[in-house]
Amino acid sequence: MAKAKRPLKWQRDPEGMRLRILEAAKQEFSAHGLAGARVDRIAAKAGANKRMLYYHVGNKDELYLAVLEGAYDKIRSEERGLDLEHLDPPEAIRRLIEFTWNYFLCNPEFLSLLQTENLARAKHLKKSTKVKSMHSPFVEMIRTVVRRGVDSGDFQVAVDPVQLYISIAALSFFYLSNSATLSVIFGRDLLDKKAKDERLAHMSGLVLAALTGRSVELFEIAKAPKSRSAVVQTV
Amino acid sequence: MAKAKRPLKWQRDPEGMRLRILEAAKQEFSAHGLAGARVDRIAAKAGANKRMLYYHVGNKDELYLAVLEGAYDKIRSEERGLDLEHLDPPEAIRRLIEFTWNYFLCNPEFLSLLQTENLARAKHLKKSTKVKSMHSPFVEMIRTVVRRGVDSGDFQVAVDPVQLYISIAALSFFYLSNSATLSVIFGRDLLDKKAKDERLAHMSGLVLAALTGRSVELFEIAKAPKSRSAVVQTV
DNA sequence: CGAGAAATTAACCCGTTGGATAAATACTGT
DNA sequence: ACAGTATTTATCCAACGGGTTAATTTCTCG
Repeated sequence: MAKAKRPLKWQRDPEGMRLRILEAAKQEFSAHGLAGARVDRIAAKAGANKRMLYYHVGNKDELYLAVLEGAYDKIRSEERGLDLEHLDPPEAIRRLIEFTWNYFLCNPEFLSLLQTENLARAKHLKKSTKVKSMHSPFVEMIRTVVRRGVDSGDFQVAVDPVQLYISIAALSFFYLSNSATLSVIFGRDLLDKKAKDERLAHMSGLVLAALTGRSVELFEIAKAPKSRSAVVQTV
Repeated sequence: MAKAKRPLKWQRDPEGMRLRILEAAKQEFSAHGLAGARVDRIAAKAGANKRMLYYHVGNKDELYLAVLEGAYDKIRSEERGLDLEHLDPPEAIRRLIEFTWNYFLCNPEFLSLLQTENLARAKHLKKSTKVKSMHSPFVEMIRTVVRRGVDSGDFQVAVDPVQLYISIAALSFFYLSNSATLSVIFGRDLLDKKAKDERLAHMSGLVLAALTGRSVELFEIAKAPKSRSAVVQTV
């Protein structure tokens, strides 16, 4: 009822239409996966006639790929906006972890889309020259930061930047993308405020302790106030 | 052609039939997700008439839930078979990481099923009293091992066992479940032998370094031979 | 052996869904 | 103003896909 659409007279708006279609498609594909997504729902959500999808983007698969490319484009763009090279190495890594965590937290559709694409064994991504050319600036950033950290003595060990990049992503990604099943298994909500704060502290503590070798102060809840045994985390 | 099925005369085999159905369903759901799975394909793969699915298990959703419960049942069972409590703490953690890694590696359908279920926000799992009652023995195991490690001085810090459990799972899970897209992004096969060996070494090194504070020897490639700078990993 | 129950097959049903065709309407440049 | 093109709407449809109905075969046990 609130839908109120009176296409008695309509206007042209190709760019806007395309954007609305892609946004609606992102929602639909991330909520239902590729096979579960419904072309008609995308059209409805975009306030468009179904034909418009094919006219402006293409068939279901092409639409999906366009959404996926858009998602990678967005994260790469935000990654480039981050300047961590001038920070001291431990702080740079901490910021990197926080950025990753927050990005995933604020962009759950990105997680869903990646899950969906991996379920499809990256079948679509492989066809995208666009995405293949979008390299994350983080790998090189990590490489130089680790090198600096080792030189300065902050870090004990030179770790492969690709491995570290994957590990940092993994710690956030898995927690968030699997929060639904994990919450059921553990019988507690992993997404409430307290749990999320603890998770971020744990991840930062784990990675920084591994790199610096000085665990104790790092494993505390970030900026932990209160009277809490200095070493023991929420057991 | 090789399908050769002659149901001219057939035999009864309810238990066998049920097993074949569940196995075929596991394959289908993990390969295509819930929405992408085809009931007819499951029947065909099971060498059964479609009607049999409904007769022995139930509709598509019930079939899916049965598969999911079976998957959890299997991993819990293998987890219970592991006895790590008597090992010294660092070795226990290392073994735990190796078990997790190998289990995921050998049971890719489990990863896919979890991904699918999380895409559905654990909608089905929530309805399963069976799964909810299947607690992993690892959380308590980690709790006692960490306690022992702290007491013995092996570990620098008492970490929340749930967080550690999730982190260990995360490091393996993400790498494997997202290997398809990551391989495209990095332009190299993350699943070849060398890459997998390096990943396991990295994960063990990361977690044990964080816990013990002694990174150097732990970050080497496991049992690394050859002439390789002792500290630098595959940069 | 034979009747009733259990297991399996064969065939059909019907709403859904991705995609296509054709007609209508809104712009744009001349 | 108007011809031509770009954009949008209105309908249609054939294949698909989950689920069902009914008949058929096999087994069990008295």
